[in-house]
Amino acid sequence: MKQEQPVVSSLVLAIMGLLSQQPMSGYDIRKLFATTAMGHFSDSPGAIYPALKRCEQSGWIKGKVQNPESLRPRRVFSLTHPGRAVLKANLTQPITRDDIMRRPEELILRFAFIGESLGADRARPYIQELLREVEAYLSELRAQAKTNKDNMTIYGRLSMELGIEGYELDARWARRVLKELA
Amino acid sequence: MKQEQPVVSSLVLAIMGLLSQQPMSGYDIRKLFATTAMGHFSDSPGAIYPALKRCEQSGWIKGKVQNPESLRPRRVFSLTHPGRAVLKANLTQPITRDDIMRRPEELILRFAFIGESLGADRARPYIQELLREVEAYLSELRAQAKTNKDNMTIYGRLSMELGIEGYELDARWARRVLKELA
DNA sequence: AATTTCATGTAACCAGTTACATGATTCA
DNA sequence: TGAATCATGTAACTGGTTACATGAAATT
Repeated sequence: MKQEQPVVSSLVLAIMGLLSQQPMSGYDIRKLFATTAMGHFSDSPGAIYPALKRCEQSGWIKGKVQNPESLRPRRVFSLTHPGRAVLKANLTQPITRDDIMRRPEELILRFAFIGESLGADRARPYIQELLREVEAYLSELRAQAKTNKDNMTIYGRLSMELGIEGYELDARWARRVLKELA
Repeated sequence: MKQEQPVVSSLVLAIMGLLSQQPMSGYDIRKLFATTAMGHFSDSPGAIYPALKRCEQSGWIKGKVQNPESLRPRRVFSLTHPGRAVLKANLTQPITRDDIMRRPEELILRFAFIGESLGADRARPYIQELLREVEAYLSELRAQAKTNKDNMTIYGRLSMELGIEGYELDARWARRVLKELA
C-alpha cells in the first residue's frame, strides 16, 4: 500500500510545497525566496534551476512552456501525481530530534504546507507531535544547563539561555496554534 | 595593515573557536557536537576530519601526536598565530542581513567566541550591532506581514508570527545581554 | 566473550555557491 | 540611451553526507 518515498532536501521540499499551491516558474520561486520571509532559501539560479531539473527528471514536477516562440521561454511547473505523493510522504514524516536541533525552520515550513494542502485535521496532530518533541528536547537542554552552569562562562550561559528560550517560544507557539486550530 | 582574511564556514568557525579555548582532538570535537547544545553541527567524522585537515593545510591549526607508538595516534590540535588572526577576522566581520536570515545560530556562536576570546569590550558592540540589524529586519518583516495579511492562509500567518516572535526574542535577549555586560 | 567506547581516517556521491552567459522588455 | 527587470540556464568548485574501514582499550 504505502510505498517508501525518497527523503527530499529542504530546498526541494520548499519548491514542491510552493508548486502544490500554484504552478509557477523558476523565476517566480526565486522572487519569492528573495523578497518574502522564505528568505533563508537562496534565490541563486544555480540552486533553483538544477533543483527543478532534478525534480522534473524524477517525474515529480512537469514544466509547461508558456511562450514557445521566445528565445528563453518561460516554463511554468506544476506537481504531478507522483510528486504529490512524494510531497505528502515528506510532510508527514515523523519529527526527529535531528529535525528539532538542526532544521527548525523546515519544521515550520512543513506545518504551513501540511495545513494548506492536507488541512487542519493533519496540521493538529503534527503540531502535537512537534510540541512533544520540543518539550522532550527542552528538558534535556535544561538539565544540561544545570549540570554545566558552574564550568560555563557568562557568554556560554547567555548563549545557552537564548537557545532554551527559543524552544520555549516554539512550545508556547505550538499551544497557541492548537487553540486556534481547535 | 589589516589583511583580508578568508571567510570560513560555520563548521570551521566552530572548530577554530573551540580550539582557541583549548587544544583538542577531532574526537573531542565530535563528542562536543554529539552531546552538547552545539548539536546542530554534524558529529560525522566525514565532516570533521577533512575540515581539520584543510585548516591544518592552510596553516591555521597544528596537530600534535600524543601517543606516537600507537597505530591510530591521538592528534591534539591547537590554533597557530595565523589561525588566531583568521578566527578574529571572521568573528569581527560585520553582521549582514544574510547572516540574520540564514545563519542566526552562527551569530550566537560568534557572540560566545567573541566574548571568550576578545572580552566584553568587543562583545558589547557586537551585540549592539546585532540588535540594530535584528530590529531593522523586524520592521521589514512586520511591514510584510501587514501588507500580506489578507492574502495569507491561517497557516501562513501563524508561521510568520513565529518567525517574527523569534526575532523579537533575539532583540529582547540582546538588550538583556547589554545590561548583564554593562 | 561480546559489546561499547576510544580514535582516526577515506571514498563516492550529491547539492549548494559563485560566477558566468544570454538576450528581450520595460522604465527612467 | 542606459539601467533595471524578466527569464533561464551552465560550469567549476567546495564542502557535507553516508558508508566503509581499522583496531586498541575498557566495560559488561
